Amino acid sequence: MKKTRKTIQKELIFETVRQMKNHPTAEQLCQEIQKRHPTISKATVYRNLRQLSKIGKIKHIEMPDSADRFDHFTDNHYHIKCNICERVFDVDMPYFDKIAEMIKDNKGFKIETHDLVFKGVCRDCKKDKK
Amino acid sequence: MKKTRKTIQKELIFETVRQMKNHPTAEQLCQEIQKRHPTISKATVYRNLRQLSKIGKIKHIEMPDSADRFDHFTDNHYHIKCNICERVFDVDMPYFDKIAEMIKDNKGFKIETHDLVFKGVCRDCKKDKK
DNA sequence: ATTTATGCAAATCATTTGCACATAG
DNA sequence: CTATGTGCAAATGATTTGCATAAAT
Repeated sequence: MKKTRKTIQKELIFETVRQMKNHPTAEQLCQEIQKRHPTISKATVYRNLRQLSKIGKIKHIEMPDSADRFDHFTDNHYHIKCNICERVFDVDMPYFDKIAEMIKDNKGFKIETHDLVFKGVCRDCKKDKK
Repeated sequence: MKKTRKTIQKELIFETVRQMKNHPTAEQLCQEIQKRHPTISKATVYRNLRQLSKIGKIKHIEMPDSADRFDHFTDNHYHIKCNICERVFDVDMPYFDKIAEMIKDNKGFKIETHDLVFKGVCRDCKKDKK
């Protein structure tokens, strides 16, 4: 297994994920980082996000219908996305280990992970509608 | 609201979703339909799949990391995808209405839907590994 | 006759990859 | 020195869209 190196880019990407607590997309992270380090490329951002989530330093949130998000908070938890403003929020639902156990019969399937994303309308957007 | 028309393409697409019970992708459906109706275009398939799922005649399964799937079975249910062979199966988990209720505090969020996809290794692929 | 649908190609969006060059170990 | 990382642009994969034409009501 190849070993990973410490680079300015990687440090910056990790730090930016820690600072942006709004579940940013790769694109949003890239734009934010480019304010301080204008030459960083999208490819580098994607590559490092992948690597950082593989080693568990950040969390990769796979969104079903839009760009994936990244999270500084790496404990198991779920998310809810507002269909109007597209923002993603954490959800207080401490049943991560319970969910897979709810399956009645998994036909010999070895379950490794599960992705659960809620969707709806956030409080702010409910207000705006009126 | 505009009204929808009956076309040979739409009928074929709906019928093919009913017949292919393996949660096909739009691409797979398109290829299958082209055996009988070679001139059908991918765009027509996508457009009709969208329309048919909007009116509830088929189910659109949004996959987090790969092409979406389509399902003839429209009742609320969940899916599990094998990371090896990429096949998608139904999961016996009759708690659809329970899941959203498990959220402790949704901060004024109006939950409309939720997507839950399990991932792992299916029985066949477990066997093949040995 | 009017409006929705089709087929094609081009566009879009998110992400990945090839490659030459740079740099960390 | 050598393997990993970077930046760029091009490639990929899934899906959508513009447009002229066709078909349904």
